[in-house]
Amino acid sequence: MEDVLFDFIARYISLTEEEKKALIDLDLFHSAKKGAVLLEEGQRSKQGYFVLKGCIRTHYTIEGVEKTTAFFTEMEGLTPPCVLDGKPSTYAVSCVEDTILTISDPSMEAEIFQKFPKFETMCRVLSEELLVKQQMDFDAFKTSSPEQRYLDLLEKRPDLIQRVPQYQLASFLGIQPQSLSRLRARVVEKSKH
Amino acid sequence: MEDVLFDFIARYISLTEEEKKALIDLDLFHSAKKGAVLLEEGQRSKQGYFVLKGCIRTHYTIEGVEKTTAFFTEMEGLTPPCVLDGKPSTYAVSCVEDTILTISDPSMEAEIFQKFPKFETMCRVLSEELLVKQQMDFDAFKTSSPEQRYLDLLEKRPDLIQRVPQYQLASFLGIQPQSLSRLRARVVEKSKH
DNA sequence: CACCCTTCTTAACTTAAGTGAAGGAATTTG
DNA sequence: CAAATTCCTTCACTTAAGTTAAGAAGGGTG
Repeated sequence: MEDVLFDFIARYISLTEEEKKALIDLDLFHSAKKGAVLLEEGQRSKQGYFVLKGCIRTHYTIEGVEKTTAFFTEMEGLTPPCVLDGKPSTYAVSCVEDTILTISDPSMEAEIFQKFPKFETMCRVLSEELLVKQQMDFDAFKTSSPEQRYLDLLEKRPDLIQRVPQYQLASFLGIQPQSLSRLRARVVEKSKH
Repeated sequence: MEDVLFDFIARYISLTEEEKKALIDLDLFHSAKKGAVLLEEGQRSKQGYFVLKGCIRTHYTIEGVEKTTAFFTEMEGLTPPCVLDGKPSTYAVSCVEDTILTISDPSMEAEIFQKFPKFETMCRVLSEELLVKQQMDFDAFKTSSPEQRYLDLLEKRPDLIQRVPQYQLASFLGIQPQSLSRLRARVVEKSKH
């Protein structure tokens, strides 16, 4: 499983054996079962997650109803706000599938950045890229209808539609599960024509 | 105007006079008039922007209609996707007000990162913070109605509602200008009762 | 294999946003 | 200061999402 991470890192920087060993020694690798909760609402955690295989999601409980806002699959990472601001987490993180992931915290990052500065460069580049990507996703969300957002998802992340329950997809798309169900029926009807 | 930037940086790292001078020597500081276009749709620019005073926005032209998706005011920065991917820009950037800002490019960053590594640490921390903040904004957008989003904006960014035209605010909130107008009338009516 | 619980679909009704059009501020410009 | 343009509001109508409820389908467990 380590190799999956190292292959990903190799896209950005090249690692010596020494550096790989330092990473492995941090004991980053974990696995979790489908449904397992990695972070609960209200918890003050310092853990960041990076998915190697599987899928995790962030979800809120709003007026008693669960709302899923984001999914993270292979080679995607998440740092919850509580890691940076120290406040109780506003959302929960749990596994959509059996998942293998790395779990790290700021002290582990500080240690590795200090030993190998190029790691920090990689993390800067990564988070700049993510920021830009997310801004584009947000823009696309704002400028399109639920139906268009669903069609875009069908095209760009067909896997998500397969691996995630509809009611989680619905709130991810910013609508109610019933609306997603109706919307899909509408789309099928149109494509029949 | 330099001092505004240095005060901001001082929140993250402390600068020597030498470092301040290196920054000033990069010739970062610019001013632009209200309405000025900093980046046009389709352009391949390598410029990033950081607002010291004033306001800029990103906007798309979709089926002939302008859609504003984001505003950047004092101490907020924007790196357009084209800077990272080299493709023609999908959106335009222009000034909502007369604006003083820094304009930089990757080569300037590389130069300063090389001379003073702590700048890179600051940029990493900044973009990690921004990423987290934006994820929360996106989550809030997905989980609330246009009316709730407007009320949240009233509370968290009352200045934006003052300084930005309604039709730009509307698409920022993900709705049509007419809907924002109606929604505001509804809110006023409710608060009267 | 049968039961249970979760998830998905359908339907009828309500509410709010989209659309097209027109008129009224407000701001800019000659 | 008047004309022009841009921006905002209102209205009537259409379309789609929210809501409430009920039942069907699917998966997991004893």
